[in-house]
Amino acid sequence: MFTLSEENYLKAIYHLEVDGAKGITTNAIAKKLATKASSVSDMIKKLSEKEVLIYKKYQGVKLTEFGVKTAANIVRKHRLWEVFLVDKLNFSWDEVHEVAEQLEHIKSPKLINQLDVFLGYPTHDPHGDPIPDKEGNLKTIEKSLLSTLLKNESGICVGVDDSSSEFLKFLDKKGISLGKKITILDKEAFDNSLSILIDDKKLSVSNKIANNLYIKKAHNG
Amino acid sequence: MFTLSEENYLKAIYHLEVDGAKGITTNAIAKKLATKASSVSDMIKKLSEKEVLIYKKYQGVKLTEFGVKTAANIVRKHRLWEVFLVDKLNFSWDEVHEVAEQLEHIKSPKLINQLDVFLGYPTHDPHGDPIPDKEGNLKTIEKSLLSTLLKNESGICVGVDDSSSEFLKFLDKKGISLGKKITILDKEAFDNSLSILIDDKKLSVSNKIANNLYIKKAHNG
DNA sequence: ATAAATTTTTAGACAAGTCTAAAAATTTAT
DNA sequence: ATAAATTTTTAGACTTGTCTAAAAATTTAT
Repeated sequence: MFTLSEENYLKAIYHLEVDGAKGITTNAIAKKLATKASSVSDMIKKLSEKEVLIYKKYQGVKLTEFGVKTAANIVRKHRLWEVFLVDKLNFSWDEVHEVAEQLEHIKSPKLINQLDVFLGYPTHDPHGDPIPDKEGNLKTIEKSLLSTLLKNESGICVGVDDSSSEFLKFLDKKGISLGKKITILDKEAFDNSLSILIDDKKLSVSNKIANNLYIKKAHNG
Repeated sequence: MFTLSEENYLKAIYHLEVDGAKGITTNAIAKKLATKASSVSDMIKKLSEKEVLIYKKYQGVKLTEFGVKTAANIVRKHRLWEVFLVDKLNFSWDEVHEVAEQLEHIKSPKLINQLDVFLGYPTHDPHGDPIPDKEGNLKTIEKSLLSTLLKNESGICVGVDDSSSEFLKFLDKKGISLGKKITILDKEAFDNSLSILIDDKKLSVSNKIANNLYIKKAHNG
């Protein structure tokens, strides 16, 4: 069994690994968790004793198989709860993270199992992030940043990179949401802004937006 | 804002008050929470400073208006979550308490508000206990212990006094559940056991059972 | 009214998790 | 290869909540 704090460390390390970070060092973890290196140092020792990770000094940590499974289960809970909040309790996608941060620590295998059933076995959370299955496996889908699409290409909006409340609210205001079809009408070389077609309306989006929106490319333009 | 521990003390004291305990003393609280008097002593000081209760030495504690409201809100959350688990996630009534003990501490006014809506504004939890409203008010219904009914009287099963898993499972086995109509066929003076009619079947129940089941009396026998 | 029993509080310790400041280890630069 | 910069760990402190054991306060009994 893991404490709240241990779970948060595990999750942070897991996210760093999934995001492909190379050296997951004491400092990197401290930064991710907005804590101090000395605190991380203590916790690494503890987690290492609990055999969820292996630490090589100055090299960084690596989750063991057990560690990955444990962390994935926390992420699974987090994302299932997010789906619940949006689908059943009418939360908007920018409101769910904070609450899910609390709910993810509830300990009851039956609860999460039944929640999964109740929600219809969702595979992705409201931000398009994949929900790990019971074994901790992630189903990754082919997705590209909007900014990488070429003129006249199109696809379906399937996720966000930045899921800050500010960005999500901004997308709401622009009428951009998951599942929407987006077609690149034009690319502006000067500032890398795009002219896109969404819901049969023309919209201009900045490069910053285009670098934070994931698209599943359509097989024809 | 209250810590997990503070919330548990508040809830325990609230339950003692609702159950009509006279002197809610250091020792009484310690017993309720299976902790030591010295720990309670410390916590009473803390809660007193936070103005959720008033303590008169050797007399016991009394929740302030603010304290009652705060505690009732925790109980409200607990019971709403229990309804959720039973109604939506197919938990049985003997499985919900432990999970609700965790869920009741989740902090999000919107969450509990929307949960209430989603569940259709339930007034009672799966054990028949009333769910405090947003202001902390309890709607108490007229109910009597089954043991107090007279021969030929009948009523609807509306709650349990003991909601231990063992008792609830036992009721399941006997086919007794909330909402069922029960008629007293006979009372045995020797051991105070009852012969009752439920679902058109005759059943014998011990005095111990009869002292733990609440009935809403029917206006005719 | 005083002794006995009980209840409550205090004092000091411990565990978890955090922090600051300093020391130690390692890496990078010259 | 040595110095400089960086990273990491250690040492000691603090907070929350708990405990045991002893002291103090209060109530009950005689």
